[in-house]
Amino acid sequence: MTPSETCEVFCVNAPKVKAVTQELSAQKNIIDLAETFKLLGDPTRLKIILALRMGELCVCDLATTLGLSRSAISHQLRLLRNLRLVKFRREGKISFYSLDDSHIAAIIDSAMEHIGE
Amino acid sequence: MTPSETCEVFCVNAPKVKAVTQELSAQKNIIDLAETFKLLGDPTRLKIILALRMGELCVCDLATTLGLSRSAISHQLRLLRNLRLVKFRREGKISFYSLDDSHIAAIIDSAMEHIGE
DNA sequence: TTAACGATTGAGCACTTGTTCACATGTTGA
DNA sequence: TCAACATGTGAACAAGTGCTCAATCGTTAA
Repeated sequence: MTPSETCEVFCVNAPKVKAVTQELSAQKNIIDLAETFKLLGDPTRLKIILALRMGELCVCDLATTLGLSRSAISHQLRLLRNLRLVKFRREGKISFYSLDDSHIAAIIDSAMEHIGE
Repeated sequence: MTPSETCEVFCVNAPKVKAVTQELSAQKNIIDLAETFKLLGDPTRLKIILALRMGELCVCDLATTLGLSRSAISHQLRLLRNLRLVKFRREGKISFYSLDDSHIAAIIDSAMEHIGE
C-alpha cells in the first residue's frame, strides 16, 4: 500500500473533497481566469495597465515611460489585447492604447487593498 | 540619429509621459502587486484558492481534489503562505489551510466579471 | 513611387517556473 | 523509544517566458 493510497483511505474528508471537486469542475473558466491574472502578474504588463489607467498612450510613450524598447512593449500589448485587457485605436502611424474594461481597475483596487495601502 | 532618439523627439507626448512616470514611481508596491497576481495566475494555485473558498482543507485533500502530488501542493502552499494569501492551523499531524484575507475573494469576483460570467 | 517612421512580428536566448523524486521533519500511538 | 504517516523541503529537469535583434508592415508626406 503506497502512502497516497493510505492517504485516500484515512486522511481525506471524502464528502468535502467530492463537493469541492464538483464545484471546481463546474467552473468552466478557471484557465481563462488564471490567464488573466498571469498577464497582470508581470511587472512590465502591470505597469502598462497602471499607466493606461491615467489615459490612452501610444506605444512609443509607453516605451519611454517604462524604459523598455518599443518592440518589448508591443509584444506585451499584443498579449494584453488578446485577452481584451486593452484596446487601441489607430491615428495615422500611431496606435493609441487604453484599458478595455472597467473591471480591470476594480481588480487592481481589490488587490491593492489586499497588499495593504 | 537612431530611431529611438527620433521617437523621443517627435513622437512622445512629453508632459503626459512625465506625469505618468511620476505616478508610476510613486507606486511603491507594484512589484508586490505583480507578485500577488502572478500567484493567482497559475491554474494549480488558482484552483487551490477556489477550493479553499469553500472552507479549510488539508494538504492531502487538496492533492486529491486537484489530482496532484502532496509535494506539489505543499510547494505551492508555501508560496501562497509567503504572500499571506492563505493561512493554516495545525491539528496533530494534519495542516488545515484556509484563505487569509477577504480581499482575495473580491479580487477573484472582479476578475470573473471581467471574463464575463 | 519613394523615403521616413511608428508599430508589429518571428527567431533565438537567457532566465524563470512547476513538477517530480528523494529525503527530512514533526507528531501520534504503541 | 520506535514505527507510521502527514507534511515540508532541496535538487534537478522539462517547459514556459520576456527580452533583444532583425526584418517587415502600414501609413504619411514629398
